[in-house]
Amino acid sequence: MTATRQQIVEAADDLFYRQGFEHTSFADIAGVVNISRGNFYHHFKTKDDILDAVIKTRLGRTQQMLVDWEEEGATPKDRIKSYIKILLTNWTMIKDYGCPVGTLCTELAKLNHASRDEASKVFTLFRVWLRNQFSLLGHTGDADALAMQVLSWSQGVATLGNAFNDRKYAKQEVDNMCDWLDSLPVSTT
Amino acid sequence: MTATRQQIVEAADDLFYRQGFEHTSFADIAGVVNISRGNFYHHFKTKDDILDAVIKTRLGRTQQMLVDWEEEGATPKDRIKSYIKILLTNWTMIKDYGCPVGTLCTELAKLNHASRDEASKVFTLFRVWLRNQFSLLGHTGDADALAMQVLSWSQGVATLGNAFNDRKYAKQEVDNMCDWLDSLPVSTT
DNA sequence: GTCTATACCTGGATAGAC
DNA sequence: GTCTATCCAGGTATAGAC
Repeated sequence: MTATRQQIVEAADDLFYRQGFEHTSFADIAGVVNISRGNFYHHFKTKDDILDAVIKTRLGRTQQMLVDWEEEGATPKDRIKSYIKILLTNWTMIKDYGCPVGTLCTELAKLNHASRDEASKVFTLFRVWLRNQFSLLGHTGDADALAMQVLSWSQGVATLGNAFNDRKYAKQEVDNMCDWLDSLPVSTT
Repeated sequence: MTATRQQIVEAADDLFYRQGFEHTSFADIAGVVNISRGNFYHHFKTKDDILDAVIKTRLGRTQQMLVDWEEEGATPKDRIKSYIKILLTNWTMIKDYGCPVGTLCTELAKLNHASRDEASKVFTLFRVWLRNQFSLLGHTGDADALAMQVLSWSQGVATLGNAFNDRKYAKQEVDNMCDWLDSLPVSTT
């Protein structure tokens, strides 16, 4: 992986999030990286190839973040709260551009894009990780359902917080989610 | 409003939902309505004007749907369930294209489009209507918070149900929402 | 590995005949 | 009110010099 190639992926990663995949042109990316448009094709055959590279880095970055949370959080509930709180940590971006995972998935769904399933794997990373945390809390039977509940709750807050540009609401919902989590029964077998 | 103009709006409404606003071209709409591209400009000055007309019809249609639910549902809880159940009623569309309201809002947010706020008014219609239903249940203080909770919950289920193409999950969450609603305290003063 | 030049297409939008 | 013809900007992608 050359430095230029990496710069392209980083710029595309950011622009695909803020502007959307289709709305982002080679000229946009070239403007950030300071290369000519023709130079892209030495590194990537098509725009779709750039998208695949972006999704790959997002998968890797997410995986690393989950590992970090695993090390930082003393208890499973602490770790799950690390996830919940990204709504506020990344609020300045979310209020303008929504959730990076959800918005890419819905865009690719409408485009009926070949990488649609690949993009949803970021959700799967969170889902499996959350499921593990709930399993550690003793929720062996409903761990996956709880994981999906946390995922969808935060996703909904991201979408509506974005639509209404309402940080207070987002803050309130984060508190509600944490309270809900704290009140969950824990079996320490 | 001429018949042609109405046909354009109807076709655009459908295509903006299924393909996204920006991805839909005049040629796409013209193909459905069977008119020439040049003919658009007799009815609309710009593509943005078509979007505004589409949003207007969606606002009107939503308003009408809420009136219908008001008449059909015997109790506020029944009416709120009418809202919750559209996730399953429209599932065949949602699994492929997501929630029409949420996906348009996030797309326009990324485009930083002038009609962004106008699009989010569809959410507001649901919000105010749900708030009224919860008020009727005696939840005077937290009616709006409850309305937002129902909105975000369903929105999250739409996004994740779409990403994973999982109807069983959507069905399960609809049941959960209905159970949650049934267990809500009601004060009949 | 990076550039310029360019091909080729599709997008929204306009002009003017009918 | 609808059409054809056309403009022009911008998109992806290619060719080939350096």
